[in-house]
Amino acid sequence: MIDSKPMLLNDKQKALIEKIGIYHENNGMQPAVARIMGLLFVSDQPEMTFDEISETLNLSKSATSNALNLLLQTGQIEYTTFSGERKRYFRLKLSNWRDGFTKKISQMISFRESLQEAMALKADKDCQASQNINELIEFLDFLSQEMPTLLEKWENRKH
Amino acid sequence: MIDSKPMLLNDKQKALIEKIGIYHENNGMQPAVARIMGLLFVSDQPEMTFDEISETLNLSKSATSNALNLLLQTGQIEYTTFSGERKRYFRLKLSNWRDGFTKKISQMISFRESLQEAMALKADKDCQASQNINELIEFLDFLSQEMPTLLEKWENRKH
DNA sequence: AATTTGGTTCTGTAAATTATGAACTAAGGG
DNA sequence: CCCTTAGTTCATAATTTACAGAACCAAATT
Repeated sequence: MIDSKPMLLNDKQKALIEKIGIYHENNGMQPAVARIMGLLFVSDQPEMTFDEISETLNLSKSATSNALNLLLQTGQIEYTTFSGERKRYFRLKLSNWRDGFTKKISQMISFRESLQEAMALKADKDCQASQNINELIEFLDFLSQEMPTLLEKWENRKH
Repeated sequence: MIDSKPMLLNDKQKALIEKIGIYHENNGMQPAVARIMGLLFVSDQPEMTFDEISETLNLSKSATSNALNLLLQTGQIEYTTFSGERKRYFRLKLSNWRDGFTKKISQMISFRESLQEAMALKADKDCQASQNINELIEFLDFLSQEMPTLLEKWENRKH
């Protein structure tokens, strides 16, 4: 693993990796993990090996290992191998983006239960504050009803 | 400000404040800020003063001050005052939840631009990887098209 | 004019996060 | 059997975050 070659990136590509990286950081990823996402989005090689990633981003092997395993676990990347080689070739698993969207929405909808609990504990269930919470609950109900329909519409429209 | 009375909370209320707090932490808020959100959701007083919040959550004045100002800035809470009093009475600004939802979605859609940039830099615009990115772009376009309609539908259904 | 109220701002620091480097392992090749 | 490859794991170093505490300030009160 000595001296494998990093991918050559021009300045625009580097800047875009950072931009996409920051986006993913803001969505809860740690920096190195987010940069790997950025790299895989920008890279002209759709698949990259452990070393290529590590060298291109100047990440230590341990950071690379942890980051890749985390991305594998959360289903954001996947890999193939080629017969006779031990190397893994990592690539984005973009199908998972829509799954991720769905998960994000349903996590949001799960907040509904906390709100319901809050309502149950309220002394005054008719005050303005309570009514506001109830309206929020209704909004979340609305979303959980409409989201499947929306995604279905997308699937139908795809072709 | 010596010895103002904290709000009395039972165990269920305390637990729920933590639960709602953790939800907000997962959405990027820092712990103290998230607990304040929890408290305001659970509290039987729909409005609470600086001290009440600080004492009830055992937060220092600086933490309380920073947290409240952050929540004010991001539009998640608001306050009223009463004539003759300098105290501010803080409450949730729940109208902002749907605004927040909209913002979250549009931030997601803004990722579309990064993807477009990525496509522009690609050497091979027809490979599978590029096609996957294009499909994601189309999905985000679909969302940005459908979201306003969806929210409109909600507004109409409200009464 | 001194004190109290209702905060804000400024360090300092404990704790959590994030990444590094070195040691280790397991599989395959010579 | 030793070496290389392709990583993983562990201890620890370096940041970063989040909060407390003290000093401070402006408006109202005594």
